[in-house]
Amino acid sequence: MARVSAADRRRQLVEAAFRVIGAEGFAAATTRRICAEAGAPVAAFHYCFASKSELFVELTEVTVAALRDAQAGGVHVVGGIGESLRETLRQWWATVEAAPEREVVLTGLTHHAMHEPSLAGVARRQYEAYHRTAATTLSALADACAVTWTLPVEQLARMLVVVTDGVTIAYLVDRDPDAAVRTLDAFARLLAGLTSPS
Amino acid sequence: MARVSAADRRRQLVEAAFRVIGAEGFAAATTRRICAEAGAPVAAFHYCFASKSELFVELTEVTVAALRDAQAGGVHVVGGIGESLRETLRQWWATVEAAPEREVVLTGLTHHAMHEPSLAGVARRQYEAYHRTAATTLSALADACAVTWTLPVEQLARMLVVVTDGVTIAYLVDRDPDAAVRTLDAFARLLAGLTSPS
DNA sequence: CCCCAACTTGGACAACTGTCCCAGACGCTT
DNA sequence: AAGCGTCTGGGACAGTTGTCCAAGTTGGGG
Repeated sequence: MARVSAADRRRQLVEAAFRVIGAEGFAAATTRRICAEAGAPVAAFHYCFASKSELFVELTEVTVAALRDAQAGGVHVVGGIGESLRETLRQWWATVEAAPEREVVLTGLTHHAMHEPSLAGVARRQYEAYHRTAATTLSALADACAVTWTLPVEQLARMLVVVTDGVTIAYLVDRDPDAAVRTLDAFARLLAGLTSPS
Repeated sequence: MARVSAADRRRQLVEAAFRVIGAEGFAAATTRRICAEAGAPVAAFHYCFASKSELFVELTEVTVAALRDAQAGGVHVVGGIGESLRETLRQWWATVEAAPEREVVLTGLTHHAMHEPSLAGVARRQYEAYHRTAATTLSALADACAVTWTLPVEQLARMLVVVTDGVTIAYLVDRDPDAAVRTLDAFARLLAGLTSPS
């Protein structure tokens, strides 16, 4: 059989786990199921990972990183702060709608991380990363549109994450993309009201 | 041993499952673990439920109902729409902070329901209930404060649910109640801006 | 008083789980 | 050609899982 380096196998297994969880849920992510999805023998699993938890830690990091990169393009300046915010949010939304499994996986991982000591802190760091990214995006938008926020960026970042998270979950449940975009647009308008020209 | 009617046993098992999932996560909710928590022999499980899925269906319905009742007190009118909205949200928040496990359980159930055909529709109905409750609350608030919403209540209800959901998840991860209240207050002010005197 | 339906219970089952071992095959270095 | 670390893959392990039985016990209605 095709010989694969341990590093490549790790990557294959992580991607396979991602696919399995996205399609069949966290409970289906057994070592055997993951190996089958990756086309690897069962023993390859513990040749590459000390335990299943180790796989999950890496899965979380990789998924969060992928998500951050996906929205790294980030700021889209079009006219005023209102339009720019709306456009930026819509752009972000496009990445979610294009890969909802990613969010399904994160949902499962978050729940799992709350009770698995080996994953403690992973979820927290994941959300801190969200908040940092959101804060950066908001600052960049304000700069580009020559306005200042009338609330601390950290608080606004938190509000942004709350909205994106909420919209994502609602979409995962009812799969109504129009409602999602409508909600995002409305919030963009609201948040844009929290600026003053500088 | 104390003889218990099948109906009571069902209730005991559902409550036990709730406690187990809230404290140890969805993965820990095995039939044996649930029965142990309920102080019932393993065989009692399948005397009361045809399968584990049936238990989960009932758990979801009971949990959603409990949540709806908890926030049924609902509307708190104090001064203008802004203050009333804020107070109502804070009141809701108190119920979440008092019983975060309920939200942990719902998180797990939602993820599970996405992939279990026997639970398909349960999550959707759960969210529809949220939206209805939110719409009712918003209408009542507007009435009490003699204002009208400048957007359709359905859309506002969706926004409310998005916010409450997002705040809840953020809290479950970082357990920062101050940040949660601050975020809620900010959103209350924003939403209050979407009214005009009637 | 007795009997039948409702309830209890320990044990068993086959399937599945995470993890591990070990003999073998590969391919790079010397 | 020979050696050696890297990778393969089948099989096995002990434990856990959901589910089910068949034999028991109970208490209220005839």
